[in-house]
Amino acid sequence: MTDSSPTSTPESTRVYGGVSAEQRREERRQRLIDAGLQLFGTRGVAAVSIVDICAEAKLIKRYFYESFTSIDQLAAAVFEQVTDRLVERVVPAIVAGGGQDPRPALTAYVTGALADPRVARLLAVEGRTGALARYGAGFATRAVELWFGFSPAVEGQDEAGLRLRAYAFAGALTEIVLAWHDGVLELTVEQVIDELVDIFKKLVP
Amino acid sequence: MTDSSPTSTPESTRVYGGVSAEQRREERRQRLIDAGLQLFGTRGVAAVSIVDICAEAKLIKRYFYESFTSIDQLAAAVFEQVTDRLVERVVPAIVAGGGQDPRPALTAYVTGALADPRVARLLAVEGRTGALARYGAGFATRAVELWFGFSPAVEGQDEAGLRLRAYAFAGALTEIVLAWHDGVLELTVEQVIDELVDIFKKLVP
DNA sequence: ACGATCTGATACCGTCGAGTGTCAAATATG
DNA sequence: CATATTTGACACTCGACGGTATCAGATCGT
Repeated sequence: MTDSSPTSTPESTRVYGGVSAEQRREERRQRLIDAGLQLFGTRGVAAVSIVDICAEAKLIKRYFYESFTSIDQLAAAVFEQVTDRLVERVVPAIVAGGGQDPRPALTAYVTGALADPRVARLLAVEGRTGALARYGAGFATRAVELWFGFSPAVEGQDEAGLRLRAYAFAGALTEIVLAWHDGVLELTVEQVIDELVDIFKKLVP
Repeated sequence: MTDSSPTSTPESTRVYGGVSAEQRREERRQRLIDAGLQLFGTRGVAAVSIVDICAEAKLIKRYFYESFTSIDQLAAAVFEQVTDRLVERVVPAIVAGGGQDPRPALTAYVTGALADPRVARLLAVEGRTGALARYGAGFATRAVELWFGFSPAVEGQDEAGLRLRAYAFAGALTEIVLAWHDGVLELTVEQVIDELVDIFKKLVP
């Protein structure tokens, strides 16, 4: 049975253009994710088609289906990558704060999310709609729960009330970032962070 | 020129089924808006077609175009009606609070928005996407600005900081309402309102 | 150089929704 | 009753998109 390869897909196993098959597939996948961030973060997930993604990524449809099966799956991958990168920045900052000082974490989050309006929109708005809704009520909520996971457990305290405060702060954080990008807040990043630190301390005593 | 009516649209001017032409058109329009609230508030605006609306409203397509020209226009009408009704409830409550006590206004808002999850989703999530985005960054923001319009002007104070606090509270309010509907907050309406009053007083000193 | 395979452009088909038109039944008017 | 209008059910065209296939040119392995 030397002829173990029937007339099926070539499977992509050869070096091409100097890069391996695996690398090429990964690069294409990343270009699709980049295109997704660009289009999802500006037009919104619902207003983007597979053809749009391919045009933005300068790839043909075949390579979309090479890595994803639907727009929603791509959106999930984009969301996941964006959140992962943010977590990579925020977690060390939380550790730096030692579960006491919220400033490092808030600085990391704000500079990470404020820097790119596409990321902000993806996290705050698109994260609640369609197939992304399964990822939980926005990223800010997860970030706050992350914080609570690192902060010392408060014994016997008002659990439900504490949880409500967490959601409150998450919502405040999200709304402020969106307002900032809308240009209605005439404050520097430092001033915004100062206010956030103050709000955090007031909300989570 | 007695023959002033060419072979155009019948224009609907006759009594039918006991109701006037004007009333019939208004009833159909309202049924479309009701269908819009139901479908937009559950599936989201982007996932609803004109055919869906007509099926839900039990009307044929002709009558959709009688009152609206696109899904987005219907969504705007639904959004407008929902916000108008909420304003009708909240404004008297603000007046009742005399610009000092936020409790009446918060009670009116929460019972008005918490009562119907479709309204909550429409205001908090759908209000930021697609054609609804032009209505401003969610209804909560407008509600807070409404509050500030009624509250006594604070002379020479940190305008930008105050504005940031308003957005912060609006975001907190929105997030809490959404979390409530998701069932993750095991609190009574009264407890939620108590917390909101407390948060408001802390955020807007 | 030659065959295998990788890539890009394009064509093709089926489906779905927007928007318009047709026709018969129901109802009002004279 | 006879005619005009209103209404509902349905058919139709057109374009966009999802998904698949075809084909020529580029690149690699031998």
